[in-house]
Amino acid sequence: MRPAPERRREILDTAAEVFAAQGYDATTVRRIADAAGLLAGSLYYHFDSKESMLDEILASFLRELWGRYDAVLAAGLDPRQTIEALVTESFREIDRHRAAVAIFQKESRHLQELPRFGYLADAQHRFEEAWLGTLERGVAAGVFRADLDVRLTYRFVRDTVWVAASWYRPGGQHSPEEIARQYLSMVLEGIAFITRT
Amino acid sequence: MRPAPERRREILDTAAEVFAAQGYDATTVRRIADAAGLLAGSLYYHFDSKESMLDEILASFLRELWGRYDAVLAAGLDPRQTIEALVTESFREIDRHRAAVAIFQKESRHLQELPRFGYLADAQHRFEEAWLGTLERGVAAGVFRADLDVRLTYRFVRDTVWVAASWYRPGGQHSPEEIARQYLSMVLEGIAFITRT
Amino acid sequence: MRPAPERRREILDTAAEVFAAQGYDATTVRRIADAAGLLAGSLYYHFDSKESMLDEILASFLRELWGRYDAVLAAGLDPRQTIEALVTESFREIDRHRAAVAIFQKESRHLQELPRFGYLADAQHRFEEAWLGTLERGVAAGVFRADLDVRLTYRFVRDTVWVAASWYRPGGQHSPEEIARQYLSMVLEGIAFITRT
Amino acid sequence: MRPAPERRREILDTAAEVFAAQGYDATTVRRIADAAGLLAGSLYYHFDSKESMLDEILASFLRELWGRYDAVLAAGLDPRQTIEALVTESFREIDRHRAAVAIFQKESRHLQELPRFGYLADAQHRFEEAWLGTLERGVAAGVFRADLDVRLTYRFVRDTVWVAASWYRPGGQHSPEEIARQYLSMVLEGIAFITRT
DNA sequence: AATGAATGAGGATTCATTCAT
DNA sequence: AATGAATGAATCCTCATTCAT
Repeated sequence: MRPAPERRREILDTAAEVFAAQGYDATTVRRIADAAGLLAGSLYYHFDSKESMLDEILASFLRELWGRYDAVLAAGLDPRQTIEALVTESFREIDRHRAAVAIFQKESRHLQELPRFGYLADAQHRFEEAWLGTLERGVAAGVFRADLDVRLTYRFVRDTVWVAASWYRPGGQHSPEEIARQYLSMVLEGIAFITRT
Repeated sequence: MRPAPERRREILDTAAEVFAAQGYDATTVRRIADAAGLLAGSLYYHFDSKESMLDEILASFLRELWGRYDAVLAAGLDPRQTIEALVTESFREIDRHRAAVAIFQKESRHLQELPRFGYLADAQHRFEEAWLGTLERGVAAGVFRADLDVRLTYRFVRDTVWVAASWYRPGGQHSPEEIARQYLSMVLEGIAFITRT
Repeated sequence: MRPAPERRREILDTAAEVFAAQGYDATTVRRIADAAGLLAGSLYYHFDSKESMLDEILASFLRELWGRYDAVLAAGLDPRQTIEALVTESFREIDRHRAAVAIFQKESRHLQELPRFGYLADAQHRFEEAWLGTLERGVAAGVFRADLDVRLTYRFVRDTVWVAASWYRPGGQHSPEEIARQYLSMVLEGIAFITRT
Repeated sequence: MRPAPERRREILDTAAEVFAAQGYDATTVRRIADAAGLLAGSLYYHFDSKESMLDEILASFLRELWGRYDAVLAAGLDPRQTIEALVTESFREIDRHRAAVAIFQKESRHLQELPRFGYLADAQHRFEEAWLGTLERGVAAGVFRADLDVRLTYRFVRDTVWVAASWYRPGGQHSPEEIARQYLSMVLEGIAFITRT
């Protein structure tokens, strides 16, 4: 009588994959249905609308992500450790929900206009708070460079991480932790070869 | 009395702006027409289709960009100077054609499937050649770190630059050259504060 | 200041050719304009509308045709001679205005619904009068077979003639008179070989 | 509960009727939908496009027709019997699928240009083979007149038969077989009254 | 006479969604 | 849970027509 939650998840994962590949607007419910092995109309037994599928994908991704982020932020780490932990958690999240991250990345900006997706704007603000705050504390503590525009730095770090969702494939040759390590090394120390004493 | 091409450009710039803001698929021709001050049907006096507007926007952006890139690559600079010049030209391009860059960034992946937009895939390959090649030469020459995955570095630098199109606003407080300088500084030397001797 | 009548004719002939080839509805004014060597909008200097081009083509064809038919019908010929003359005049008309005849043939039926083209229905009635009347007189006079349904015979003869417009090409190997002769021979004597005494 | 194909056929028959009455190009899908009792958009649940409706109408008509023709041609009849049988089958086909025949007659010529309707040209060639071949054998056998241009005769017979679709109404006073008999009598023996010994 | 740019109505088609079964 | 048929609104696009130049 009640919809099986596993089927929901299955369909939702399929939908996320298709949304990520084609873009939300370019995706028809029929394509999702085809990929999930049922007819378009049948999707409506499980979901209210195409939009609510998207909503569920994004909301559950953010819920999980903030779970991790909040744990990091509450751990009392120093700024550099915090940045390292946030980056690592981000790559783990990309590993777990690549499609959702890609959708978030691509569609966030224009979805924010819709009341239903107002929480995407909130998420952006919380991101900014978390990352920018950490960077500022780091600059104050002398562990991050003071000669750079912090906002620019913030965007740099943020984009650096999330854009990876557009090319990352789970099960590739690097684990998320390894990718995180390399990214962090680049971001923190730069790619130029320098003799350090 | 006035030469026609100006109107074309006008409309095309408008279209690019709307595509960048809403996404290509989510943009209706009516919206473009509204923004350009004519009726939807009238667009078809100037253009064959919505798709051919997109085509023209992307193709002319890439044409211009490659003009700049080729000049840089032909200038006989060393690897580090080449990277610096490429990044600077990229930010200048973002400054000139922010919308086109944003569209390229967002829609490239799924447009490549369409035969008409096959040249987008070609462009990716040429990018890779130019950037990756330069990085490899730099590693060989000892100016870039050898302990990083070069492909990862390539994606890092490339994405880091282009994603800027999604938040950059021309006429902001930093000139494209200033942004390029800060970006390069971050990418090359890292954001961590380090005592260098 | 006043439109040159020759240009009108030129355009009208072009239009007739295109209408005949593609069908009236499937023909765009742009195609006519292309074929006539001007821009679509410029047609409206010469004509009120696409429909009025069609009107002029059909009306002038019928005007000319009835001139010939009336002459035949007034000539006091016997039924067989009348049929022969009508057929011959018809093929001459096809020779002169193939396109107009083809259009008349193809579009007549559904154009009749439009008030403006009511005269097409009138023409059909006058045709019927002329041909059917002649056939009936011929049957009464014993020169045409009495064992056939006269209406069927009428349609047979009428169609036989006009359908030729769909394949006839002026300047082919047979003159219109020669084609008329052969058609008449078929219609009157049949295609079966029979020993007549 | 009811098998779907019936609805398809229903709609297709309606469409054929409208196409025949108004011409393919002049027919809007809305008119078909109105006549079939659903909304325009709903047609696309059953058919890909307006064009594919036309395609299906014409293709299935030709399929059936060639079934009958092939049976006749394989029956080993003499030329005169063959012509008689082909004509009779043609009128039966007109009786069964008047609309399809009328469409074929009216639209065939310009549809042939489209790749999708290339089979219409093929059909013309097979017609020519069948009819013209039979006539030539008849001339050689001395049962058809040798003093007429055979190609002209072919067109004469062919058109004479098919044009009937434009005025024929099923359920009229003559059965298709009766019409065939009269037509054959006219075509074979002519309409002129002649004393035969 | 003709052009170039535009209009506006209408056309085919798509697609999210509904609902009886 | 899912299907099959349909809805209706919206979308891209076409095209006859207009009109200032």
